Amino acid sequence: MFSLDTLKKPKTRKGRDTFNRIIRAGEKEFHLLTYPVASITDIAKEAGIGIGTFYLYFDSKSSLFRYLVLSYHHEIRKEISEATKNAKSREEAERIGFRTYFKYIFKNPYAYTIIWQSLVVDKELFTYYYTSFADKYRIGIEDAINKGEIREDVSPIDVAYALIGITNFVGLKLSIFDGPKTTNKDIDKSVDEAMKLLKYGIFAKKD
Amino acid sequence: MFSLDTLKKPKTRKGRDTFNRIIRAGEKEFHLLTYPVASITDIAKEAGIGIGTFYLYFDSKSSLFRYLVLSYHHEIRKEISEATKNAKSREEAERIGFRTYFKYIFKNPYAYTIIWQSLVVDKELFTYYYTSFADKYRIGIEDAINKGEIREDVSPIDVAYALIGITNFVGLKLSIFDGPKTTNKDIDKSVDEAMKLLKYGIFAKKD
DNA sequence: AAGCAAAGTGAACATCATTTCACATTTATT
DNA sequence: AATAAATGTGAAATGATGTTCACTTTGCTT
Repeated sequence: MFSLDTLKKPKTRKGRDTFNRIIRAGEKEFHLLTYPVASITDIAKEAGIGIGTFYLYFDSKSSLFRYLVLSYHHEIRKEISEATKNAKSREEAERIGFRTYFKYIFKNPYAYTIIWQSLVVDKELFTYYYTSFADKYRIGIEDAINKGEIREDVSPIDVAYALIGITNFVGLKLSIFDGPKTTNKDIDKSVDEAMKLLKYGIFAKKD
Repeated sequence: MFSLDTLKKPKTRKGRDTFNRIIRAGEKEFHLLTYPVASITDIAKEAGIGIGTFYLYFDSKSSLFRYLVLSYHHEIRKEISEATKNAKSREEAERIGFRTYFKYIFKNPYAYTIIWQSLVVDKELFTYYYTSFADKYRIGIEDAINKGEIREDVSPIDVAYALIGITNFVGLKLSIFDGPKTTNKDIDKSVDEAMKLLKYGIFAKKD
C-alpha cells in the first residue's frame, strides 16, 4: 500500500545525482516554506534543475512528499532496530531507542516538520506512519512483559502511544523550539529525564 | 501578539448567528479537507452564506484558522484550570487534567487536527500554542515540587513536554485512529494507564 | 414609515501553481 | 563513430482560488 517506489529510478551517475538533489531540495523547501507554499519551481531552483526534470523522477509534488515521509519512516525504524539489537534489557533498549531517535532528528533536521505535515498533506500516510510505528512498539512491550521486564498490569498499546508521545514532544522542544542551540549534552539530559519517568514515575514517594 | 480579536464583531442576533455558522463551517471543512484544500467557497457554502459575508467577519482564510486555534487554546486551558482548581493533590490534578483534556477533544472532534495543522499553516502560532502550554504546565510542576508532591530530581520543563506528549499521542489514538468507536470507558482506561505510568513507571520491580 | 446601520451577495479580477510536451543535450553501447 | 537510451529544459496550457467591490436586502430606531 505504501511503498518507496518512484515514477522512474535513475540509471546513471548523473541521474542519481539529480535525484538526490531533488530529495535534498524537497526536504529543505517543505521544511522552510511548508508543503502548500513550497512550489515545484522553488524546489527545482533549489536543486538547480529545470521544472521538467522534476517530473522525470516524480509524478507530482505530493509524490515527492510521500517519498520523503516513507524514507524517514524506513530509516528511523532501521536505525532504532539496529541500535537496540544487542541491548541487554528492555530498560537499556528504551534508553538507546530514545537516544537514537533524538540523534536522528538532529542529523535530519528537516524530517521532523515534514513527518508532522503529513497530517495535512496526506492523512492516510500520517495514520500509516504512526499506527505502524505504534504497533511495532506494542509488540516489543508485550515481549518485555512476557520476559518479566515490564509490569504485567500495563496496557501495551497505551504505553506504546505514551512513549511515542514523549519522544515526539521532547523532540519537538529540542529540535523545533530550542532548535540550533541544543547541544549533545541537552539531548543526553532529555534522555535521562525520560528514563527517570519510565523508571520511577514523577511523584514523590510518601515515607 | 496573538489575540482572539476579529475584523468585526457582529452586533445583532442575526450577525452573531452568521458568525457562529462561519466558525462551525470552518472547523468542519478544515478538519475534513485540510487547510490548503478547504476553500472559502466551501466554507461559505457549508455555512449557507455568500462569499462576501465571510469577509465581513474575517480578513482572510488564515485569519479564520488562527481564530479557531486560539479559541481552542483558550477553552482547553480554561476547562482544565477550572476542573483542577479544587484538586486535593498534584496526583489528582494530573488525573483530572488528563480526563478533561480527553473529554474536550471528544466534545470538539475537529479541534485536534486543526491545532496540529497549525504547524503547516502558521508555524509561529503552532510554537506559541505549545510553548505557552508547556510553560504553564512547567510552573504547575515546579509548585508541586516545592510542595514535595513531585520528586525534586526531575526537570520541570522536560516533564511538561513529556506529559503533553503523552496526552497528545494517546489522544491522537483515541480520537483520530480509533475515532468514533471510542467509548467513555476507553477514555477512562487510557486515563488510568497514563496515571499508572506517572505513578510507577513501566518497569517491573526486581525483588 | 422614513431613515440608517448592519448584514448579505456573487460575478469579476488578479494571481499563481501544477503539469505537459516538443525539443535539446548528454551519456552509454555497439 | 554511429546509434540508442537517458537525461534535461522551460514556455505555455490549464485550472484553481483568495479577495474585492458595487450593489441589495434586512431589521432596528425614532
